[in-house]
Amino acid sequence: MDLKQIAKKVGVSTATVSRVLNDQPGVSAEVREKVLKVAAEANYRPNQTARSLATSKSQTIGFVIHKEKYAFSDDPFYPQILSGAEEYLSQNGYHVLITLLDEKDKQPQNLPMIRQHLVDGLILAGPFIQASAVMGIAGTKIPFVLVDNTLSQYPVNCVLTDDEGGAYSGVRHLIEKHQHNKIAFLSGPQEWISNRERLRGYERAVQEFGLEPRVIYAEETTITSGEKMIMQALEKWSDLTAVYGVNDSVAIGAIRAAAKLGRSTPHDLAVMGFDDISWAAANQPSLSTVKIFTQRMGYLAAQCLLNTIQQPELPPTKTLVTTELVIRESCGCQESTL
Amino acid sequence: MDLKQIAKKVGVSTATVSRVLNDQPGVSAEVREKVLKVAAEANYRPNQTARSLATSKSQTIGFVIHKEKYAFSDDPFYPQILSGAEEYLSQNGYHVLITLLDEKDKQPQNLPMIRQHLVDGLILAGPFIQASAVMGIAGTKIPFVLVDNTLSQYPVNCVLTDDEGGAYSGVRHLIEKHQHNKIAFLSGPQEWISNRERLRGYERAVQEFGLEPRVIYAEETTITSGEKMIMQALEKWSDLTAVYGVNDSVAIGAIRAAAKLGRSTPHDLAVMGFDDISWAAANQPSLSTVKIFTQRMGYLAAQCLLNTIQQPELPPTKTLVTTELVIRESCGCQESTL
DNA sequence: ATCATTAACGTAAGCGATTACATAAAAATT
DNA sequence: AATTTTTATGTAATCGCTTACGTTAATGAT
Repeated sequence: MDLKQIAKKVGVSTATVSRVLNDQPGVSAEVREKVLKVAAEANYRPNQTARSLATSKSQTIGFVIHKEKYAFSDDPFYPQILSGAEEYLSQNGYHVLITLLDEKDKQPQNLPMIRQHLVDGLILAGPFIQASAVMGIAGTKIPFVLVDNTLSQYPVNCVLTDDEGGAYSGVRHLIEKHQHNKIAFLSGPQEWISNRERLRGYERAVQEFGLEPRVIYAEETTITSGEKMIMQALEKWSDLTAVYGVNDSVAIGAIRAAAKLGRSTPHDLAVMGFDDISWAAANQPSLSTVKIFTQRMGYLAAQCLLNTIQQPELPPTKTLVTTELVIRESCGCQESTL
Repeated sequence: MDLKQIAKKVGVSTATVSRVLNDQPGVSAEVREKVLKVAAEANYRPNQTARSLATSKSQTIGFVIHKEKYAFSDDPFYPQILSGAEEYLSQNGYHVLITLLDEKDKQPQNLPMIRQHLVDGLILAGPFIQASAVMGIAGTKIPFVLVDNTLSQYPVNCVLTDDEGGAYSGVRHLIEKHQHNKIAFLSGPQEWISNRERLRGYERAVQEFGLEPRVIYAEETTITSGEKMIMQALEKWSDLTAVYGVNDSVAIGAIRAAAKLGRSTPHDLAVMGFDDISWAAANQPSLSTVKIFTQRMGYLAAQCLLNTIQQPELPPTKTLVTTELVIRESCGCQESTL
């Protein structure tokens, strides 16, 4: 059932039917009503492909994400971002086309979905997309927004977690609420903005209270890496009473390794993490951490993208999503249930 | 840059260019080469939208999945299925359009992506899609394949894990390798096929070795639910020496609650799970389990779907993906590293 | 009453490909 | 050499919609 058949049934031209269906002026109330009625009876839905061809708008957004990080992490971070984005987009009549980037896909600006004019805009999720690739996409003039990533040289639409503020509030909690003054920070790869920002938040808190900064670096942010880092930290600073992990996995690793060394959490060593992955609550002791609103990030990214599609003249926006302190056992606030 | 411009540049008709680009016969070698050269120089890519309109084929597959299960589970099961599917599809020139189903989306056959003729086929992932909804989609005549789900009344394309065989081999391992003969099964909601099949596998193993079946039921398959079930089980059967969890979360919960009751794993209680989620290896003690090849399931589903799109006359296929026994500490095979 | 506006439609030309059909030239057959 | 078959290519319709422009009738202004 197509436009032409609806038009014939009503006894008007396809142009008129099209106007009605697109809520455009220039159609009398009676005709409008009649068209609507016939279309509803026929259960008619316009063919989006034909529409796209005619308007050069696909009503589709491309979601690009690194395959490994998306599917093989124990934290559904990117799936949740996708979920939030999909929610806003589908509510606004858009579809979502997904592309998972391999290591070998070095040139996202050549992605089939872009070259084939299949998308009106792009959501690029994760800090794994190189700046040069982002610039390449910017060069195609297709609207886009970065999630959990940004460009330092150049203003772009981006949605980020307030990592700095989150880490600051977590460290501050350890200082103010629990009177810790020997707090180490177990860090991660510095090329990812989140890790850098969290470190900055730690440094600000430590500096504000006149404490000595104690930072351990690593190339990974896994449980194993957390175990290694806490062992280094305790060797270096035997008087350590608290530790802040750059993410929950690191913090959980720290708790474990410390326990093996005879330091139990929270009694001998207070620990806090970042992210609030589902295992933070399940860990023993449960992990105090800083919660990220992942789904909301995706939602806001989608919103930002549709805004710039509708009003391309607007300057790029940088959105910071605030975090939330989640207090459990590992910082010492609650007694262990064990 | 479109077909017409390429045609003009080469000095042939658009029909000829189209033939060359679609590898169709009826073009001389010289002309073919020339067209290819000009197209390459112009960095030309056909407009998929126009192609779709002309051929009624979108080269796009819809991936439908329940939002909650997809994004808010601690196990990236469905993201990995999507990843596997995307891999096969993108390798074969297809795009992936994703729709996350809400509780309220009761009628997937009315999804915009279907009604707007945006997809050539559908991958429906998860047992959360009701049989009636699947029948509704079957009624639209659009090719589809179910993943981690099937229909009992009606043959359909589906890809499933060999849950029965996996559970059987796990239980058998407990019996043969560790001489357990009092093994409980901590189950889950029976409306999901995986849970039913795993229970069947347990029952087959138990029956084969002449043991008494001991099954606990629950409405959830979480850590908490595992904790509750093991407590019920130990109360009911105080001589229990081993327990099989319907999935890893349940198994981990069982280990924890048993520990609190003074039964340590694997010494006092051997435990095995199913799935091999990332926390199975990280758990203390590490969890012996049955590994599912999620990504492969997605890959095979995509393959199955493209097969039926290309040869619609073929009868539906049911694909069982085998599992793999992953032996760690919790069954008693390895000494605890603690 | 006459002329200028405006509103309500229709006509038809796109959008960028594919493809059935026509045609001309080349190759094969007799 | 004439005829048939095959091959290479072009012409033009088509996919289902949007939209610039043209037309007619109704409304308003003078």
